[in-house]
Amino acid sequence: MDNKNNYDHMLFYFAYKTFINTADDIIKNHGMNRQHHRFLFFIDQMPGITIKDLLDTLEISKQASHASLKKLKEKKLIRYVDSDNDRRVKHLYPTEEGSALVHKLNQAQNELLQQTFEEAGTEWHDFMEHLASMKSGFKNVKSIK
Amino acid sequence: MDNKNNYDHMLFYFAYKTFINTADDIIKNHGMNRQHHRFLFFIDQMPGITIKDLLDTLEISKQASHASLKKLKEKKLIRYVDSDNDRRVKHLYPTEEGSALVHKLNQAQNELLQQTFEEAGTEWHDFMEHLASMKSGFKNVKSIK
DNA sequence: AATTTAAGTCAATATAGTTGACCTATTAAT
DNA sequence: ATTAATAGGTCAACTATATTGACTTAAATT
Repeated sequence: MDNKNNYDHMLFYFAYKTFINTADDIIKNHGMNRQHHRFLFFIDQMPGITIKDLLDTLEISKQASHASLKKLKEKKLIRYVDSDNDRRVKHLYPTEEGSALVHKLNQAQNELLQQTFEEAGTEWHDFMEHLASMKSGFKNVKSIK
Repeated sequence: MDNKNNYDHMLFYFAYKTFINTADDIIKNHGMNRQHHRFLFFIDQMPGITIKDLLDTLEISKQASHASLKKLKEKKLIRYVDSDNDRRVKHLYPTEEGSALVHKLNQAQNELLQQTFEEAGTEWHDFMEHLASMKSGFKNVKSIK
């Protein structure tokens, strides 16, 4: 059972890789990177979130976010709205274009997860193994199950 | 249901973060990093794997692995064994110390997964949500479920 | 009035990778 | 027998995604 758990480690590793790479490829084709997607995703899901709360949520530093948020703003994919009650605070919203883009970017991941549910069911092991199997490196690993 | 799938994105993001950070903290205390753990983990799981197969499995370049493998060898956590049939090839094995270390490193992750199974069951959503909830940022996200 | 908070920005550093180039040794192909 | 390809090792330059520290401005809190 110790060995079974170690297999779970690899399921997690490869399944997550499948999941994340599915978006990476598409993001790249749209001239953006994983971080832009992540910010845009969270801002779209939590419209009106403050910069501080976004950084707390993602557990990254202000400095690490700076360039990407600036670029998203310049590309008019997000907009900053000053808070009424606290004028230090800025709320982040996706623009129409930003929302459209992130929905397009999410679609491949949505389809991946939906298809996995349909083909592998909702049991954690089955679900993760199905995702992991899409990574070529995983074939080397199956034997040790 | 589009929204439900977007919630899954975040489950995956935060659950994986919980999983990986659980090991990171301990690795750091042992003077190693995530990459060392990963190499040591795979070599321990697939003793005798060649360098090429290891790199193919992890989908990284020879150059990216170089420093870490060298350090693992120098620290006597892994050893290189020349192949009998093909003298170009080297097989990687964990040493006793290497195996002991990686088992110790894995233990926290094993316990995390085991406890999650016990407390949340084997349904993908429940399992992942349980893991994700351990990240403080996730509380901001729950409301949009 | 002093302190704290939110946000913006600069610089230096770390890490985890990438590609390209070049080398040795060995094996496989023609 | 010569040429190709493969496995491995190493150097250099580069990219990205982060970090911490320091400093600024403006506004809110104590």
